[in-house]
Amino acid sequence: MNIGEVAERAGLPAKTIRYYEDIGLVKPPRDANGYRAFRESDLHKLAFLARARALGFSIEDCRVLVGLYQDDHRASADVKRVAEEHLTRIDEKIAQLQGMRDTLATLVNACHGDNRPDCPILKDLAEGS
Amino acid sequence: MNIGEVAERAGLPAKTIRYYEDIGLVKPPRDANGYRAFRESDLHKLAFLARARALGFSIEDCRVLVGLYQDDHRASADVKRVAEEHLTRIDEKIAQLQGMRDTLATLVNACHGDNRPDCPILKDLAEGS
DNA sequence: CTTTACCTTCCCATGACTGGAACCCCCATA
DNA sequence: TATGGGGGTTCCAGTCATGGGAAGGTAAAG
Repeated sequence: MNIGEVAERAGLPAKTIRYYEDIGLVKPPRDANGYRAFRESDLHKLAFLARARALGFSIEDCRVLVGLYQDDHRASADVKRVAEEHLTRIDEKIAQLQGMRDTLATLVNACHGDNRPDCPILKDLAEGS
Repeated sequence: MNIGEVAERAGLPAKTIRYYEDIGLVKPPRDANGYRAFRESDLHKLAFLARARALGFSIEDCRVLVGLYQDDHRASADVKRVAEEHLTRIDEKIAQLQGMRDTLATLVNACHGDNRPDCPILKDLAEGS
């Protein structure tokens, strides 16, 4: 399989796949012409990576998860720990964004949005709450 | 005022303030010794920037907001539009994270987290939902 | 044979900083 | 007067996970 087909099937840009090879996440062999020759197992791993990335796991998390996936003697606790830590980080991020959102929504609501200069949004930014 | 004091009072790292000067957000004059000599107005602007950044506005948004702030003839509608667009982006981000969070929470819940290898998290990543 | 589509490597850019090296400047103390 | 410490300065490189694009080799189609 060439990179184009793999990109299509794994749902990842070819650029990204090359990058994943660069950082050692996949190691496809090469054809005589220098083209990457992906095996089914490479495709499978890339699809795994695509899903993990879609859940927001960092590349380093992905590296760990792939390692665990390929380790028949893994403990599911190890997987769970990685996922829980990531979940915590996501929750923190959501809380932070929610805080911004609330403040911003209040300010936007308070702003007339007409052609006069008075603006509670700028007022808040200038003076602090 | 030297950069250290401004950093303290604006709540921004000195490095960040130098960066803001680099990209033209502030233009403090210099003392004879080459030190930046911040005026009250610079401090004020940096505090404004700190608050805008804390609300998640991009640097380019900040540039626009500062411009509007300094324009006595601004229309509050222009400010409101910038804020509304940012609000929309935040909402999208929150929705995306919330989606990840829900999937991840379900998977974490389903995982025993013991020393056996069976793991619904890895199963999901490997096979897709 | 030529076009077109694909593949290769390589380098640069993103956003918003952060870290560190190498150096200058000012004040206080031994 | 030397020295030490705590400012300040510039410049370069790195972060994260790609994306863009150039320059060139290769394969498939007409």
